[in-house]
Amino acid sequence: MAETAAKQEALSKTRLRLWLKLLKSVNGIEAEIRRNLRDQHGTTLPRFDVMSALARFPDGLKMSELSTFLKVSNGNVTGIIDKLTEEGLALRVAVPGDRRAQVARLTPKGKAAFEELATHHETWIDELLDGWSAEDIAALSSRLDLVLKRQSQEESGNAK
Amino acid sequence: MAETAAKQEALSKTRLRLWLKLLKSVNGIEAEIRRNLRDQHGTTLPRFDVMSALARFPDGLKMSELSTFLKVSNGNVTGIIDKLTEEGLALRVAVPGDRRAQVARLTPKGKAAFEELATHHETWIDELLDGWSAEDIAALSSRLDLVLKRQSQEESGNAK
DNA sequence: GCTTGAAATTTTAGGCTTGAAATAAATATC
DNA sequence: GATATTTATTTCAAGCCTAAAATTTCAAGC
Repeated sequence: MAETAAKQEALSKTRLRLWLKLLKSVNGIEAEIRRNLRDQHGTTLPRFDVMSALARFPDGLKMSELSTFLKVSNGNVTGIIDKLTEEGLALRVAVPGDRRAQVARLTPKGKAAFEELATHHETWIDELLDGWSAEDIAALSSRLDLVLKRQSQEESGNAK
Repeated sequence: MAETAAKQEALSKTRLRLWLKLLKSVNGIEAEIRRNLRDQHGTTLPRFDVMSALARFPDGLKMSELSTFLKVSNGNVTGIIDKLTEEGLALRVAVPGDRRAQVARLTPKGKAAFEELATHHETWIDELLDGWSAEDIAALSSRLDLVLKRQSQEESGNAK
């Protein structure tokens, strides 16, 4: 029936409006986190992301594993680890048996710095999502799983 | 009671996990849109955003209005409008009575190009949010309003 | 043991973005 | 009406990011 097409059309517009709102919200939250990291801790979001990944893997991650995990380019990770290394927060460790590879790890100082950042980060998010109940979160989370599932399918589809 | 604090703590962790998932989802969608714009239309998201803003205001927007609206720096807008102008998609119009200001507008060619992009863009979003019902959207939308409200409050708070 | 292709990483060139400085014009104050 | 402040925009320097090229090492096949 004709109504079906009209409803689809309306739903499509509704989805578009939601996407724009979602983007605006997420960008706003991200901007505040970047501001907080810069103003309160003298660091940046990319560096926090790298430290966060390394904190999850105490044995370290190869440079390529790190870039895959964070979905950024290899060259990007090189530069960030360079900076963190200069500041004594991370270091590169040779991989026994493969002289091509190196594993990036947090130093104890880096680990401590990350713990400090992570605590504040969690607080910021908690405040920014003030008013979101466990039920709200569960509902959105399951919708996002749909999006993520589609994305992972696409990835495997794009793989050669 | 002690349980309350524990619950708050758990909720905070749950919110953090949601944020990470949300960020991953949104970044994934945005990455796909950038890919589509580049591969299928030879353009970029920032340019699409500018064209989109100009399409909404047929009488044009001052450069500073544009940067405020899009929440990017003045210099950034200058560069993007420069490029769009070179390609005949936008133009600068002098503002009568104020020789400092200029209004950026889409050319007819720019307007047509945007309509074409916008149609595809809506389709991409519709596919990416496949499975989201009107009810899902309404629920999330009202939660996002909380976030946006907080953000707009903060802005006015930061204003001198 | 050579050769070839694959893998891990770094380097490089170029685009995007920002914040700050520079420029130019309008407005307010005395 | 001269001076100072504010407003609008552009220019500039630096950082971040990517994709592609270059480098080094490994592994397989002959």
